[in-house]
This record gives sequence, C-alpha cells and structure tokens, in this order.
Amino acid sequence: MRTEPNLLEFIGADAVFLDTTYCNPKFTFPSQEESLDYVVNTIKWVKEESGAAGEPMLCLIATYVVGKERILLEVARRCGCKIHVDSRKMEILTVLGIGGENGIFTEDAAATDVHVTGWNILGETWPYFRPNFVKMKEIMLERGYNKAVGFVPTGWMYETKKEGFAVRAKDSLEIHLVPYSEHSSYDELRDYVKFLHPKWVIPTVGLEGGKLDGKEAFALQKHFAGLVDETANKQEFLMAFHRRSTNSTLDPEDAVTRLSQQEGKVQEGEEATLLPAISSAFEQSDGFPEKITMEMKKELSDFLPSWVSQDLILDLLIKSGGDVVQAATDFFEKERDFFEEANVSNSETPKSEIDLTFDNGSSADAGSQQEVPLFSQKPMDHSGKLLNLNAMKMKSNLSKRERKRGSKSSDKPKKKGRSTASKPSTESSGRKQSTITNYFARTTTAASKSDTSDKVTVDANQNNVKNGDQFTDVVESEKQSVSQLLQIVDGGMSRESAISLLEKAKGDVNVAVDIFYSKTDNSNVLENDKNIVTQNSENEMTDKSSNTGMLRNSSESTPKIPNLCVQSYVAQSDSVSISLPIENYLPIEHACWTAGQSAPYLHLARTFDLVEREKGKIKTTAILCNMFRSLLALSPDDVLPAVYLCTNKISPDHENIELNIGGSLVVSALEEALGSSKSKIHEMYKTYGDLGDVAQECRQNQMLLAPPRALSIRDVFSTLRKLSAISGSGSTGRRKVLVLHLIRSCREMEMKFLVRTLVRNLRIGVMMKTILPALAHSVVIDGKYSKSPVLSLEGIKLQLQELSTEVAEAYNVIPNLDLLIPSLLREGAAFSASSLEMVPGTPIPPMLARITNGLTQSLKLFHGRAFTCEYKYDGQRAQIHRSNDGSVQIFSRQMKESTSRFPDLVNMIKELCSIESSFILDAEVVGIDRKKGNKLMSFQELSSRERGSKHSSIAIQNIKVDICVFVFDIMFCNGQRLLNCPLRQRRKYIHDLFQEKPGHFELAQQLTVEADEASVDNSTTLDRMNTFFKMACQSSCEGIMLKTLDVDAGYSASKRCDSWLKVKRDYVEGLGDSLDLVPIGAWYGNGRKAGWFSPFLMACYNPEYEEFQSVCRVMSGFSDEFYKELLFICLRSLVKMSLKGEILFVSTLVYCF
DNA sequence: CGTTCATGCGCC
DNA sequence: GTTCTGT
DNA sequence: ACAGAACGCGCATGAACG
Ligand SMILES: Nc1ncnc2c1ncn2[C@@H]1O[C@H](COP(=O)(O)O)[C@@H](O)[C@H]1O
Repeated sequence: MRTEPNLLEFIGADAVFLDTTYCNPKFTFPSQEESLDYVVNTIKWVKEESGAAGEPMLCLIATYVVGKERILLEVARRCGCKIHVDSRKMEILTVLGIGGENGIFTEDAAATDVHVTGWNILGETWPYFRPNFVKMKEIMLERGYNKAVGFVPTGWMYETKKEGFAVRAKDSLEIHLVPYSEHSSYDELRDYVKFLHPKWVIPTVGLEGGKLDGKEAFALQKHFAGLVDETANKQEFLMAFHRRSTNSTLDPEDAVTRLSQQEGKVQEGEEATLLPAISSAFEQSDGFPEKITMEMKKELSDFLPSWVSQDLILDLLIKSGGDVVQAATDFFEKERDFFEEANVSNSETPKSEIDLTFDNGSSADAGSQQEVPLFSQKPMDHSGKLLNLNAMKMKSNLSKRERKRGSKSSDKPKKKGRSTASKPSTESSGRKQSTITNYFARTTTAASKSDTSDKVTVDANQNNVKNGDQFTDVVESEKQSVSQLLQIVDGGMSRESAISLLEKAKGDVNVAVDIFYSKTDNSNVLENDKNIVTQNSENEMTDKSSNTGMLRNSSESTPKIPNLCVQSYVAQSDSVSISLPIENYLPIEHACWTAGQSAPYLHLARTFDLVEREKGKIKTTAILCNMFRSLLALSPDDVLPAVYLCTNKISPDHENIELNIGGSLVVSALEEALGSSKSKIHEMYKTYGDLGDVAQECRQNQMLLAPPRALSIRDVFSTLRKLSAISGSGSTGRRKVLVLHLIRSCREMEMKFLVRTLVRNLRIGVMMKTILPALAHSVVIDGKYSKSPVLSLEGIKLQLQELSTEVAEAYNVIPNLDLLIPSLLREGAAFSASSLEMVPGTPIPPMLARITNGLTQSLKLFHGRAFTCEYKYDGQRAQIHRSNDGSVQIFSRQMKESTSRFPDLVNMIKELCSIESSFILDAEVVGIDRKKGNKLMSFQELSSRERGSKHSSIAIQNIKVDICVFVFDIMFCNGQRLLNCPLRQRRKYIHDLFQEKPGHFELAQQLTVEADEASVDNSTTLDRMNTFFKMACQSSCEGIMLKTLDVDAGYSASKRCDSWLKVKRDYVEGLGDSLDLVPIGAWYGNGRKAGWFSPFLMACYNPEYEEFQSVCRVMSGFSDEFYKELLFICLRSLVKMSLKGEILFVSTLVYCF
C-alpha cells in the first residue's frame, strides 16, 4: 500500500502541480491502473482537504514538454513562491523502479522548493507517451472533479460570426501553433514554424538531435529575433513579464471578490485581455505611451482612503494619464459613488444595477477607442488598452437566474411583440445575448422608469401592427392601382406622389396617369409635393410614439376605407393564420395575395417569423406546409424561389454561385437606407447579436417617406441571383445599389429576414430536413384537397410520410433543387426518388464516418462483419467526376466545384483513366513532396496552395504544392448508380478499372478483415490492425477508416453512418501532439460563451528574453461548467497568489485534435 | 499603374 | 472538422 | 435525434491609395 501524502505539506502550499506523466497506460509498467487511480485519488484528496483550507490551485502538468521544469524553477527562483510539486510521483517512479534520479533538474529542484522530474526526457528516443487523459477526464468528470484538461487544435481555428464587424487578423494577435510530434529535429520544427508564419516565429520546443533542452531551443530564438515584429502584443508580453517581476501590494481579497463578479462581462475587443490575475498585479499603461509605475500607484494608494481598491487606483491613474494629483482630484470628486460601489462589491450582494457610472465610463471608453480608427480620428483618451478588472460588470449566478425567470414569465402573456417592441426589452433579448442585452435592458428600464409603461407601449404597438396589417390587406386594390401607376410612369414618381395622385383621380389609374403627364413639365413640383404629403400625413397622426412607421403611414395617406369592411375581411387573413392547423388552413382564402399575382415576400417573412418562434418540429413543418399550400394554389412558379429562400441558398451548391455580399456591405447599405450610423448599428449589433434584428429595429423606428412597393418572392430571389452575377470593376457599388433597393422595399418583418438572407444566416431553425417534408406534405394535400377543404389528415398520413421520404432521399443523392422541385411539382404525389437521374456534374453529398475512440472499440462495433481498414489521409476530400464526353470536374466536401484548383489532377485523370466510361470517384487529395521521396505533406501545406476561382483556374506551371490523389470509393460508373452496391464490389470496380501511378494517383492503402476474423478476441486481427494503424500514422496519415464490406455496405450519401468508422491518431491515447504552455491571456467568449474566458492565449517561457511568448490559443475541451469552475477557482487562487506578490502559473494539458 | 486595404469565401 | 447545449 | 452555436485563417478580388 502506498502512503497518503502528507496533509501538512499541502496546507502551506499555494499550488499543487501534479505531474501525471507517469500514468500513461501505453507505458506498460505493471501498476498502470493503480497509478492512474492514485492520481485521481490524489486530486480528489487535494480537492477535499485543501478545499477546507481555502481554494487550492490545482493543475495538471501532464505532458512531456521541454521547459516545463524550467518554468517551474523560474517561477520559484523569481518570486520565491512556494510551489509544491507533488513529490509522490517520485515515490511512484521509485516504487516502479524507474525515474527518480533521472529527473533532469533534480539538483536545481532540490535547491528550491520545487520538485519535478523529467523522467526519460533526455533519452535517445522521444517517447511520445502521454497520460491517458481521455480516460482521466472521464474518470474525473464521473467523480465530479473539476480540474482542467485543455485542448489545442492543430490546424484549424474559427471565428465567430460577426456580420460586418469582424476584426481581421491583422488587428488581432498573431498566434501560431507548433505541433511538434511530426518533427524529429529542431531544424524541422523551425522550418515548420517558419512555414506557419515567417514573422512571428516562436519556437517553444527544442529538439536537437534527439536532445531535448529548452535552452537550446531558445538559443535559436536569436536567429529569429529580427523576424519577430514589434507588435502591440509583444509589448503586452513584455509588460506582463515586467509586471510579473514587480511586487504588488494589492489586496487579495478585494481582487478576488471582483473577480468573482466579473462573470457577466463581455469583451468585444479582439485584443487578448491579459488574465486579470496577471494584469492586475502589474502596472498599467495607457496604450503604452506613458507608464504608470508602481511608485505612482503606491503614492496614490497611500494618499487615498484604505478601502479604495487597487483597481480603482489603476483606473484613476489611467484616466488621469498618469497624473497622480489629477487622479486624486478625480477621486474626491466622486468619492461617494466609489465608496458605494466598493461597499456593494465587498458585501457580495451583487445587486447588478450598481456601478454603472464607473463601469459604463470605462467600457464606453474602450468601445470608442475601437471605433475610432473607422473615423480616422486618433483617440484622445487612452484608457482601457488593457481591459481587465476595471471593465467588469457586476453579475452573479443568482441575478442571472432571476433574470431568466423574469424573462420567461414576461413571455407568458402570449407572444408579446417580440419583434415590435421599440426598445430591446427583456423579452426580446432571448437566449442569445446573455449579458449585454440584459445590461441594456436594465439601463432602458431605468431610463423609462417603469416596466409597466414599457409593456403598455408594447401592447399598443402590437395593436397597431394588427391594424396596419388590416389596412394593408384591405387596400390591396388601391395598392395595385398605385403599383400600376408606378409601372406606367416607370419610376418617374415616388409612391406618395402616386398615392396622392390617385387620390385626386379618385382611384382611377388612367385619370392619374393623365394628371401625371400633364404635370411632367414641372415634375420638380411633384417631387416637392412628396415632402408635403408626407409631412401632412405625419401631422395627421395623433399618436406618433406608438406608431410603427410605414404601415400607419400608408394607411393614413391612402383613401379612407370603411372600417367595418376592413374588419370583416381581415378577420380571416392576418399574419398568423398560416400557423393554423393544416385542417383549418385555407390556402387561398388565408393567403395575403390573390391568384395571378406573384406571391409577396411578406408571405415568407410572416412564415419565418412564426417558425422562428415555434420550436416544435411538427408545428414548424405544419406552418411551412401551409405556406407552401398557398403558393401551390396561387402561384406555383414561386415554389422554387421560396424553397431557395427558406433554406438560405440561391443555387445548387456545386454551381459556385455566391452572393458576394457580406456583413460589411449590408451594414453600409443599412446606414444609407435607415439613416443610422455605422457605430450605432454596431452598438445595436452588440446588443442583438443579429444584423437582421438590428435592421428590423431601425426600420421600426424609422419614419418612411414612402410606403414601399410590395416585394414579391420572385423579386427577392431574382435580385439575389442578379447580385451573384455581378462581377468586375465597380461591382461593389452595383451590389450595394441592389441591396439598397431590396432593403428599401421591406415591409413589416420582411426587413429582418431579408437582411438575414443577405448575410446568409436565417436562424429560423429550419433546414432542408424540415423544408422538404413540409413541401412534400403540401404537395400531397394540394393534390387531394385542391378543390375541397381538408377533412382529415388521418387518411393520408401514410402518403405524407412516403412522399417526404422520397423527396428527402432524392435530395440526399442529387442535391439540386432546380431539378427536384420541377419534377416534384410535375409528378405530384407520384414523385419518387428515382425520378432524378444521376449524371456526372452534380456531386453526390459525401458519406461521413462515425468517430471511435480506438481500434478495440471499432472492432467491437464491427464484430462478426467483414470490413476493410484504410488509411485516413490528411488532405482534402475530392469527388472526381468524369462525364461521357471525357470532361473532368472536381467537387469538394461541401460540394463546391473546385476543378479550377486542381488542373493537375484533371490532367492526371484524363491521362490515367483510359477507360471510356463516365464515373464518379470519392477520394482524398493530399499534398506530396516529390523531391523527398513522395513524402505526404500536412493539410496545412496543402491549404496554402493557390485556389483559383469560378472564373479562373490556377496555372499549372505555378503550382507550388504537388498533389497525390488517393481513391477510396466509386459511386457511379458507366451510367450506373453504385450506391447500393456493397463496398466489396465497389472496391473491386476501382481495382479493375483504374491504373495506379505512385505519387500521383493511388488507391487508398487497405487491410481486409473477413467476417470470421472480426472479433475482439482474435488477437491476430487486433495486431494486424494495430500495425496497420501505426503504419498509417508513420505515413503522415490522420489515422484509419474502417468500413464494412458486405453488411450495410452501400454508399449512404450525405449521412453520418455506422458502417464507416474513423479512428484518428489524436483520439488514440498517447498519440496526440502536446505542448505544455502557460496561459498569459484570454479573450472573452461570444454568445454562449459570453461572460467568461473562452480562448486562452498560451505562451511559452523564453529565458533569453525573459518573457513569455505567445504560441497559440486554447479553445475547447472544457464543458461549459468545467470552464466556469476551472476558471473561477483557478483564477481566484491565481489572483490571490499574484496579489501576494507571487507568480501565478497554470500549466495546462494541451491536446491536439 | 503598382501597392495596400477591405471583404467574401471555403477548408479539416 | 469537434464539442456542447437545448429541444 | 437533431439543430445550432462556438471555435480562424489564407487566398482571391475589387476598392482605395500613392
Ligand atoms: N480512406 C478514406 N476514406 C474515407 N474518408 C477519408 C479517407 N481518407 C481520408 N478521408 C477523409 O476523412 C474525412 C472524414 O474524417 P473526419 O473529417 O475526421 O470526419 C473525409 O471527409 C475524407 O476527406
């Protein structure tokens, strides 16, 4: 039995670092399980025990990383802080008869309070073993431990949708990953890093001839020194370093309190915020020109009352530009406020509203500072370059919960004007914007003094909208006249003019036209007239505040209609009738237009609005079904454009027709159309998190000069197509004109969805999987009940189901609405999936694979079934089509045509595939280095290859990255679908029909396991697979794929399927790349992750520069709860430590997936 | 007319 | 691409 | 089960700038 660690040892410790390296199950020492257990128990123990004595910081240092020990030693040396590294592992290693004295820094360690081992690190070979943290995490979670496992991605990073307000890389930090497992020497690593980014090369790991020493790695930093640019972030690091070595006198408790309250803060800036723990301990500088020194802080601190927090002091200093006297003056001016704030924050009753003056000030400053470059004015104030504690908002879990409940209950009084509320009320905030909205909600509420008055307004609005609708519907004929008139005069007049003209002409278009043409000589007068008309109509309004704009406007400025008539008619057709149960919906009577007209976009917009709010899938389908029924009954030609608009597409994927419209252009169009400034829109965007909502909101508040012309579905769609066709010089301008046209024509909630369509983010929770069944249903119902009302759905249930399946299946294989919809409309309920012919030129949605954790697991899953193993190449998917005429096309995984990117591949196919027939192949394109013996290159390198575009192919002689294609499937050959052929046969076809050419055109490496061998108990099979897997990894592959050969072995287009499994190197314990890094900064997350740190900036210590240099960001791997817990506990103790003048370090296990 | 900037787009 | 959450 | 959100970067191209 091992002995439990000495409790006393830990109580005095500030941090516990567990080096868990030894618990790697790959390493087959006998008590592997036991050691894992041991660690887990220790963690548990530390948690429980030291939890009583205060929050412990508990980190896992679990990887083999050069410099880990150095970091610890450095920490210890610099700040003399007590860091106990669990020496028990020495025991374990000793117990196991290994390790102990092998530790690389044993001597150093012995001289300090830090005990570490570098067991086996200096060995000849680089043993890539690592702890089985997959299992560890599992166990930890299972047992409720709350500690960290962090993950770092190796190739890909994402950016949150920012619809026109994105800050591009050049403004943000440049961060690059240095996965090193692929590199056996330092030179290679260096080259790799250089390849990743020549300017910001920070080697973090040194591997020289198998020797692993951070010193050597960093010695080479000199070599790169000239290449490292002097960016702001570097200054930040320098600052961080500098501050780190300065003792702080901040009060730990205060900072901890503040930290615990900072959860709600959302930081929009792209600059990494230095972790408060680090930053607050150090001096602040105002965007770097002037430094605020420790002395200044101390001076001010001594001068002010003792309750004043260090954060406040910093803030004062920053605001005064480093002038201590000024800062003190400022303070006494607002002493009372500050005191109250401090009291509230200290008493741990975060009442949320407090503190707005102070906070508001600083965050607004920060905001405007970001805004400034847009308006080319240098910021005068220089506060908040470092956005940390001072910019935090008060919020607690409690108040969050309260607010949640609050918004729920206020939702209860049934669908109150979510989209019509004139201010972002609590209701409209929704789930999406947790903090900022609430913040705004609070301020607005405060401003309007009472909740109830707000609600009243909302109700009033709602009513008005209804009335407006009614008017809109009733005056349809008048509108038609107006449109007619406008058409005749061909835009020669505004709508107001037309309306007033019609009024004069008593509704007779011909008379109106006459009047118009009699007036044309002084048309200016008419245009002036417009303003008068509008003003008049505005004056007529008695209640402007509750007016919703154009609707009212139009109703007021059109001839009066008898009210009775209005109501009796409108009772049937309002904006929500489409949500009636299918049986009760009357496609013609409930529609908002009549046969022969083209369907108005409003029809769609209203549907979207309802669908967005309806979460149930069945109801959603019913609403959409009703929508389509009206279209089918009144204007079937609009079905296709409607389906496109519903699914946020404008063409089949493979046609590479793109809108080429982004947030920026939409924002600038909105600016112009709505008379809002960019900064205002940005502010609102931050509140709503959706450009569509912003536009809708602006529209709501806008007084329109003219009621817009009705947009039809056809108009919208054809305008979108027109947009996509624009190219060449002046294109941006021409696009904007079209966008403006669209935006200006929006009525009601059209704006919201039009804008969302433009930024291709419909967010109504509906995709092809909902739309197509809805359409299928409507087709069945339309066929059955086009003449009579729907009696019962029971009788046709089966038919509904069947057609849905047929349609979905057809689309799964041939995802081309241009073919599917006409065919469906033509054949009605008789439509079947085989109605569509498979032809090269239309890509088949690729089949996808299921993740598995390891070979054993996947073997289990395929027990008793024959299967094949294939290398999983690390490149890009390519579907190769050859038509009968011999032409070749390449499609990507997302079914975009990428032929122009691979002219060499096209040639290769033409040259090598001498067979006459047409075919469709599934393959992976991989970068290959022909000079280095056909060594496969990483995806990273492939991705830097030139791209080509819709109009231009890349030049074959310029190709920098050669490729090799690895074929693994065939779906179509010689006019025949092979989707239902078992893989064994498809595989045979490939072998029979194609000639390999090594390094150019190869078939995927394979290993066949027959049914009788497919058992976990068959060790030969497992061995073979293991070997195969290792070979795959050695051949620079990502892992292997396993595919059934006979059972369920068809090609399931577009499905993630259990008959294909993937086993990736990274999932398999012990084979991931890893780096051991120190978090030095973090960004605030967005959306769901708003309010806490999400991506962390990780760095590695460079002793030569004596600084931490950034390496990468760490993003995911924690569950949300994990995140919060980890961060709060960790940061809290970190702050504590740092404020005591000790350095804080977290070492995170970093995992590459 | 060449360079830099801004924006859209697609990839594992 | 992966992961987590919400319905 | 399914949908949606969160998570960047590098190339191509038009616009703006000298
Ligand atoms: N032999 C193979 N079979 C199937 N897919 C492969 C193969 N080799 C590489 N891949 C790629 O692996 C991808 C699926 O893995 P993942 O992206 O991890 O889900 C596919 O989209 C292919 O591009």
